[in-house]
Amino acid sequence: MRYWLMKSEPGAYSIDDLARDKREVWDGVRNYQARNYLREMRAGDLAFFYHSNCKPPGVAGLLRISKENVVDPTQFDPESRYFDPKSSREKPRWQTVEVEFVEKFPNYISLPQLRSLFSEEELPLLKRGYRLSVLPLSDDVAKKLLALAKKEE
DNA sequence: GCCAACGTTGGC
DNA sequence: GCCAACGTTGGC
Repeated sequence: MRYWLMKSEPGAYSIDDLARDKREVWDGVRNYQARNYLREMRAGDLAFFYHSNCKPPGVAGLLRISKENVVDPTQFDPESRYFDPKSSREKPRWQTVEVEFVEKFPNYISLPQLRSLFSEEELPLLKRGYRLSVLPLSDDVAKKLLALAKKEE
C-alpha cells in the first residue's frame, strides 16, 4: 500500500465536497508526470487531500483510491475545459483514478506547519515553484502526518 | 531540434 | 494582484 498527496483548489473541489459526494473521479489532470503517478495508483492506496491556492494552503483530510486506471471522461467532451482534441477513445491519453472519502482531519496541517516538520527532500511539495498536483509520499512522512492530523491538543 | 512566446500554477 | 517556475506550443 502506498501513500500519495493530491492537490485541489478548495474553491474548485474541497474535502467537504468529497465528504458530500463520497466518491468522485479525479478528473482534469493534464500533466504527464502527474498522470504517470495516477497510473501507478492501486485500489486501496491512501492519499492526503491538499488544499492549494487558499489561505492557508494545507492538508485537509484523507481519501482512498477506490478504482484504479480510470479513463478521464472529460478529455472527450468538447464542452469541458479539459477537452483534449488529440486524444481518442481508442487511444486515450489521460488516465486517472476514482477516490472515496475517508475523513476530514480534526487538525488541518497548514503549509507553514509542513515547512517546520519536513525538509524539501522529504516533501518536494515544499520546493519553490513545485507544481505537480499528484505526488507520492514516503511511509515515514505519511505516518507523521497522520499522527499529527489526529492528535488531540 | 532549438528556443522564444505564451499559459498555468500557486505561494505570497 | 504579482510574479517565479516551468510545461507546452509552434515557427524556423
